[in-house]
Amino acid sequence: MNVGPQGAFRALSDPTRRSILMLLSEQDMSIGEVAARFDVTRGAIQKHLSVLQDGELISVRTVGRERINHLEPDSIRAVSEWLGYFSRYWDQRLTSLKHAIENEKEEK
Amino acid sequence: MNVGPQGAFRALSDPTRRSILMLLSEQDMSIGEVAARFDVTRGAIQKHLSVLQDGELISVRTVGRERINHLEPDSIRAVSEWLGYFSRYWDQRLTSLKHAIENEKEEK
DNA sequence: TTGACTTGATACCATATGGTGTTATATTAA
DNA sequence: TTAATATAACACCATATGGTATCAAGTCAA
Repeated sequence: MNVGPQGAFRALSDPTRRSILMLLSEQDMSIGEVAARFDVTRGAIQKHLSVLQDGELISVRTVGRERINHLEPDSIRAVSEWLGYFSRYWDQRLTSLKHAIENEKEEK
Repeated sequence: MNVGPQGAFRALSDPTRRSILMLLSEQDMSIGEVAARFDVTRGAIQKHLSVLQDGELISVRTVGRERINHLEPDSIRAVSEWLGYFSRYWDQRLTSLKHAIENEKEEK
């Protein structure tokens, strides 16, 4: 059974990491720049960025002594597409709702 | 910053739990029925189902001595919609790809 | 009623995780 | 060269997590 991209799911499970992704969707940032926006230490942010990199949600390039983190939305999209597996269920629910409304009308 | 439905993200981070969700998308099942499809003990499955319930990805109803687990796709949909935050980025990438292809044509 | 079945609850274990602090290395600028 | 900066690499800690085993309790059927 295909249960989707594990690394990406794991990376997305932490709220700080999701917050980092939102930051990186605005602009590329060095580790220090990301860390400056959180209350935790740079070391902690460094670990989060490693997890995001493992899940291929970001890529990193070295510029001088800085490491620039860049959003890679492909894996996020893969997660989104995996979740689409359940979309048929949503449609089903909407259909049920539609029927319920129609039946209500008929009763009037 | 809104970082999405934490409980649902956490529940989705484990491959066994995602596998359980896929099973439940086919039909409602008791704890024992779910456990029979995995190599781990019923206790472990019970814990997974609790996490899924905490994340509101499933609902549970008691029928006699059995507890029937039922998929609740609303939270999954909430996750999907949160990921949609990044969809603009996908479009951007597709636009870049489109431009690249067009430039390639012009070079020919 | 009695025994089999399904689940709940608890205690316990090993490992993963998020976090800190320190030290070392590499790069930049004065 | 030297001092400041940015990051890497560890060691370490507390807690969370996934898993097991065991036992108690509710439920069903003979």
